[in-house]
Amino acid sequence: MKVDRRLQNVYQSLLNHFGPQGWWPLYSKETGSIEYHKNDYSFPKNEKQSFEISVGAILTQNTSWKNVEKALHHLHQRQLLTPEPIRNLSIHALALIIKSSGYHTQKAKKLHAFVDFLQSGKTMIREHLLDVWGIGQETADSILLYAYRQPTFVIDAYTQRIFERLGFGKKDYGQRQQSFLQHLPNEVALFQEYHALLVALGKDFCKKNKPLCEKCPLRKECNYFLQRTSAADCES
DNA sequence: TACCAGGTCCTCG
DNA sequence: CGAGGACATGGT
Repeated sequence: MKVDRRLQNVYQSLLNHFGPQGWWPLYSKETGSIEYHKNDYSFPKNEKQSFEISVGAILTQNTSWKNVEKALHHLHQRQLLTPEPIRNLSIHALALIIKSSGYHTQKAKKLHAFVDFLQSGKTMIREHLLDVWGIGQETADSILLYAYRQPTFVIDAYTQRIFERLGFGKKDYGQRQQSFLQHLPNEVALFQEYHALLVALGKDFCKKNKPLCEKCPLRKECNYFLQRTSAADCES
C-alpha cells in the first residue's frame, strides 16, 4: 500500500478510537485549570496563549505533562505567563517555581533564552528557533505548530517508536518528519491532531517496555504485533 | 525498586 | 555524524 494511504489509515484508526484530543491544553479563566478544547482548532486566541504553549513545550522536554501542569499552575498563580515578568526573574528564582517539571535549572535558562528571542523581534521561523539555546527540533516544531499555527509535524519519542514498530523503518528526525509532510495534506489542524493522537497511543498502548498490543487499535496494521503473535505461536 | 516521562546540550571518538 | 552522559522531579 502507498505511504500516503497507510498514513491516512493510521490517522483514521486513531481518531476513531480516541476521538479528538483538543491539543494544546490551555489555562481556562472559567475553570481556573488547564483544559483541552476538543473539536476546536481555533486556538491560540492571543499572544498570551501562544506564550503559554511555548512555555509548556519547553517544560515538557523529556517530562510527563502532569509535572509540567504543576509548574504551569505555579507560574499562573504568580502572573508569570507573559515574557516580561519571566525576564525579570533570576534563573534561581524561576527554577524554584518550575521545580516540579524536572531539570528546573536548565529549563529556567531555556525560558530566559526564549523570552530573549521573543524580545529580539526575529521572525518566528524554525531556523531562528533552532538557534535559541534549549530549543531543539521537537520543541521548535511544537511551538510552530501549536503556538503559531504553522504547518509542520512534531516528531517525538512516541512517534518514532510507533512508526518503527508499525514497519515504516528506522529514520532520524528529519526523515521521519518528511514522511509525514510529503504524504499528508498540508493542514495545521490535521498535523496538530495527528501528533496528539500518537501521544495518546504511546501512553495507553504502544508503551516502551510493556506494550498492550493485543488491545491496540493499530494491531491489525502493525508489524510488531504480527511478529510478537507469531513468536508466541511458535512457543505454544 | 527501577524505570519512564510529549528532549537538548556537550563531549569524545 | 553518533554514541554516551548530564540534567531532576514525580508517578507506577
